[in-house]
Amino acid sequence: MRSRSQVASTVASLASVNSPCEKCNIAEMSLCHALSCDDLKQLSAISSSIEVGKGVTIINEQDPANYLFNVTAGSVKLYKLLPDGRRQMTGFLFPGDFLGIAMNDCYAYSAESLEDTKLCRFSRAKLEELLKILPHLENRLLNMVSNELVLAQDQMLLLGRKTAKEKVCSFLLSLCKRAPSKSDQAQTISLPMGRSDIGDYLGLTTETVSRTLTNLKKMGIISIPATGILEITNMQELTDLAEGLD
Amino acid sequence: MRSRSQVASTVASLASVNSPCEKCNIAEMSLCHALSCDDLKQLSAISSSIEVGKGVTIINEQDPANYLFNVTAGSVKLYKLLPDGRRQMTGFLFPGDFLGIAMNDCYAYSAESLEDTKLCRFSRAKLEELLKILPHLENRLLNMVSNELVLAQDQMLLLGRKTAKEKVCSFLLSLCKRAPSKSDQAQTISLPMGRSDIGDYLGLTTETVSRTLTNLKKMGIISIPATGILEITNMQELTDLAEGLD
DNA sequence: GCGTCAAATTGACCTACATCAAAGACCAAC
DNA sequence: GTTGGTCTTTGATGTAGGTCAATTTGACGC
Repeated sequence: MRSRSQVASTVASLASVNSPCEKCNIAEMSLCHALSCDDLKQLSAISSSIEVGKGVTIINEQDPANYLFNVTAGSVKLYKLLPDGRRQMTGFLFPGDFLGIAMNDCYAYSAESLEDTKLCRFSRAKLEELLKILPHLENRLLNMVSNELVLAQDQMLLLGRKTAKEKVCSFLLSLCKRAPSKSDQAQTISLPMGRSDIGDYLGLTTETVSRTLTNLKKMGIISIPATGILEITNMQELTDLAEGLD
Repeated sequence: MRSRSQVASTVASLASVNSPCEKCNIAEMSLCHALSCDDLKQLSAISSSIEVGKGVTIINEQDPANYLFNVTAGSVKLYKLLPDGRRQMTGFLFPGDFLGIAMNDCYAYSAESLEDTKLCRFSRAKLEELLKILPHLENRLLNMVSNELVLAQDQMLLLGRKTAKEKVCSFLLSLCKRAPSKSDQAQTISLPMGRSDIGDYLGLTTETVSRTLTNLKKMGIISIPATGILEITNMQELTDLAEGLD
């Protein structure tokens, strides 16, 4: 129940270049998936590529939702704030993920980059025009949003009913599934976010996250070879702990 | 952190009758919204009407997701369970709301009626066929799912960062906005769910919900004229409490 | 009206996690 | 490699809300 302050540069005018979707290396996991070559050209025409450094605000909750974004490299955190500064992370995004969901034409959350990040930006108005003539695209979007909804419901279960240890274990497992591992081992995950970001994602404090991680280290379930890198050394035990099977 | 047991009859084979969408009185708020008369006939052809009593399981988490439903009367609770029985409500549904979201072709949550309830049932396979030829329908579905996602993110903020009092006040406000009031006064809301349902929705225990409600009564912010009916007597104060503005 | 049973309320006590505070560890700049 | 700042870890203590248990209230059938 503490108030937080977060200093970060805001994107007044994001540097943007037109870059053809054809060159995009993550098309198979993003919005563009399942589009024909011709369709892709049309999508390409209304998109531009954006690069930001670490800690840059990409969108602000309540601002008019003029753009949608697709993460193509790096990572992003999404969050909502209460008037007194309490913060809830609503998600971490990695290449292929999508952001810009709106309510009443305003963004429903703020977004900030966690590291050097590339995004593909679409004008909402133009994308909606395009949706009318590309049914595949609308279907793709529906699938992506439905998936996000299912994940959001999993997160409700976590926030409402899991213990601190279960929360942290579940979080590590979800990263393991979704995040791109920088090593080739599936058990090594990159943690581009800080402890307090993790706390605000799990409904815990920084201190509790830290204590829980050292606990898991002592139990031999994880190890942290370097800052920002975490290795899972006992996947079975981690999975059991995440569901309270102990 | 308690284990729960819930006894309720399961729908082995739901009674269903074909009923034309033309007669449906909630079309303007449901899936069918924004469909032309012709389109409506096509949707009607793949839907059937279902009536259930109180406490009937409509869908089970993990079952194959063969159907989608639209609530046309009554109310429904959605929930997920942990292996040890801990439960998290993911939503309460009222006429116009939609259920049946799936992950890997299985339902992502269980659903149970809170009172006598009518639903409109669609075969998923047939609906997907129809989506291909009715772009309006897919657009409608996308809007509905996007809205649900925004609400889910609000609920994350509630579960992760609000106090018990803020949770209960936020809950009452959201019901006030969404639920059909049986009286004509906007401040009178119907509470078809029990205290433990509310607790499982807010990440609290039955006892804490009860205590918080009596607290609000003593503060003169609400009154409970009859079981299942709640009246908001100080809307401004309730709104402030919901956001922690005190 | 009366008995039964489930749900809601209230009270006493406890604990998981928050809060407060003080070291360490990391890292970027010079 | 020293310095300043931020982030993480660790420890000591506090508390919101959970747990356990006992009434009370309400709904329904007879």
